[in-house]
Amino acid sequence: MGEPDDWTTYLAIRAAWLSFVGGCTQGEIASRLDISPAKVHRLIAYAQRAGHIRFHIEGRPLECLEYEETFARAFGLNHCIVAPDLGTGVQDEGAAIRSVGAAAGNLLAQVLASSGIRQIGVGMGRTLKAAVAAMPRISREDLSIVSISGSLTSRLSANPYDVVQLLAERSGGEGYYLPVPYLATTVAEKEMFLQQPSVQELLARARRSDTFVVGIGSISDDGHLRRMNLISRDEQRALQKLGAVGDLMGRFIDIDGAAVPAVLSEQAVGLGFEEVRGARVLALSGGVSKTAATLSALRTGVITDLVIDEALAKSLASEIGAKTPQPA
Amino acid sequence: MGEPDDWTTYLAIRAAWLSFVGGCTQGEIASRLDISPAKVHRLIAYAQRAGHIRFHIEGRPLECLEYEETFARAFGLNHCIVAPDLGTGVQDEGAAIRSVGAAAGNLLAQVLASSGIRQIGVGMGRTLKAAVAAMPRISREDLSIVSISGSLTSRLSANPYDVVQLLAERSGGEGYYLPVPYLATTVAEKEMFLQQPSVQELLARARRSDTFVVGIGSISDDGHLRRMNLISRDEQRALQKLGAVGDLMGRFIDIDGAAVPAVLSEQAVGLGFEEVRGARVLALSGGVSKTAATLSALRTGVITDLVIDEALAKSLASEIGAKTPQPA
DNA sequence: CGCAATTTTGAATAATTATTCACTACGTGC
DNA sequence: GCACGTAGTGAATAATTATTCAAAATTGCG
Repeated sequence: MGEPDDWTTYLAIRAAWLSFVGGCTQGEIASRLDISPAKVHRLIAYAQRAGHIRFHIEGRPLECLEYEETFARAFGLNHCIVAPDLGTGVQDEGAAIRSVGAAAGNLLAQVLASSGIRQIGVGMGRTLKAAVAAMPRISREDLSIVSISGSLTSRLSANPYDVVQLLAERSGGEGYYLPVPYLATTVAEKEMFLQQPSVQELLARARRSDTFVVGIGSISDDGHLRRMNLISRDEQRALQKLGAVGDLMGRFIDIDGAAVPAVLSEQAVGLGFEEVRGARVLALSGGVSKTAATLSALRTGVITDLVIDEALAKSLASEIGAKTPQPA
Repeated sequence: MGEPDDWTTYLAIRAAWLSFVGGCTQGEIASRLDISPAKVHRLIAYAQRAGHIRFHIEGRPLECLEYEETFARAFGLNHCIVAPDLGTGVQDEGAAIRSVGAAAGNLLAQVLASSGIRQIGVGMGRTLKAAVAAMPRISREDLSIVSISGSLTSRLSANPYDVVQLLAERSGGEGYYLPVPYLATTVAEKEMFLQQPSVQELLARARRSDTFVVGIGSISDDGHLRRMNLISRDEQRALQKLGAVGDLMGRFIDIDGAAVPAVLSEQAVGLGFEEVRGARVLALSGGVSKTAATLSALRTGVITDLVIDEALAKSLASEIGAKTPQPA
């Protein structure tokens, strides 16, 4: 399937307007645009895939709102959003990310569109990427978007989940990308990176952000770190032995939110907790597999706003002994 | 059909998430929520009708963008949006309003969410109402929304197209409603209204707005003024005899954008052109029947931003002798 | 220029969504 | 307490949307 040309795209967008705003049937659109109904369907499907069409559902199910209340209180959060469960089966990781992405995307748009914010620092991860992808386009040409951590893999290949570029494109702002690994292979290597004037400059810039958006990672086999091979199997084991259950901004933390004394934490190239503490820190997390990691991240006290999915919320609630809403 | 209770609403919203964000079929949702497929459909239909689901299509067809360029140049506009034609038949008035509303709603949200704006002055009309209805909910508790004109009929009955209240509700801001007619029945009556301290206060407040949003009205039989019986058949004839083709903020203007010397213009209770000139003035207009009115309104020079529909754009373009894009 | 591989197309068909309709449950007035 | 009207329900059906498939068009390549 090749890239559609401009003409196809614009036809698709016209079809989308007729369908979604105009409420026409595909048959009506077909005769109006003088193409076959099958093509109309294909055009609309293309427009959806390409992200030209955006749904926003105002409000969330009651249970989600109850969880939000619970966590906002329990952890002193400014905002908490619990995105509805979309799971079609057991442990549907993709569904959690989609849901959190959709909810966080809208929050992000509101945060960025609102006055005052001039620069945002962003981390990395699938969920973050999904949120930015779900964010409506806004117009903030004066906004700076800065990496607060490295995001290359250890082999320095380009990271497919890079968020800065996409967010810059969506907001019209300027992106500043930190071209270093998430974790250096040694402390010495990290120091080497930090001595680069360009890296120093970017980190200095990152510290001046008004707001930060970060993902929460787990140390488990299905976590981002292992999947992308950012840490080895042995490193994972070692971290787990030290009690690490979560990864926040490249720092490894135990269930109480305390940093574990792992050398790997020293190898993170990017901002540390103390450099973001006090600012608005929006954290995203999706999937029950991140229960422990999310709990530990919340307990660090640096997170001020949280977006999670319903399944994770349920799991978290039972973990902290909060009552869970009766199921639908 | 009675008002659905909260439980129904929340079920509907959960169904909507599953359907639109989760991509589930109604059958899947039915078994998941343990209700019949028919009920799932009803829930989703309800959520749509109630405006809980919002579509946003990013971008517009090529022809629209070309028109936008043309008008932005021709009239020195800051922004111009041409909303795609959704007409299912000839002269589909409702379609034009829906399309302009959807496009303007998103623009409005962006304008209001952006920094700097503390107060917005709004006019009245169906198109304006549709735009606000299509606007996503934003959070601007510090925003003031003020009527810049009366919006009651001459018999002081409430206007069903009132915009202030809806916009206040959507934005979380505070609405200030001017409880006077759009047009007083005599100049003396207008003076009487203007002597009310509360009216003076509201108008003083209105003048302090950063931004104004107004509709453009025609003098024809199917125009808002006649439909709502804000002007009589005789008044309409008299205005037309004086060359009036449009109504902007209760002022009647000829095809060159000059105010016609009608006493009726003196009876408008609200801000005049000179009180908004220089500020950002966003005008909305939809339907080919408003061609002359829109052209005259643009020629007053007070409009800085325009949202119209494609059919009107085409008609306007041929009126001013601009080239029109080849049809799809 | 011709042939093969790939993509695109629209008719046919399958799947899904929307509507109808008969029926039930519930509240209301008598 | 009973008849009546109303609103809500799900099975059945109609309408629409999505997919399949064979044919046509286009592209790439010798």
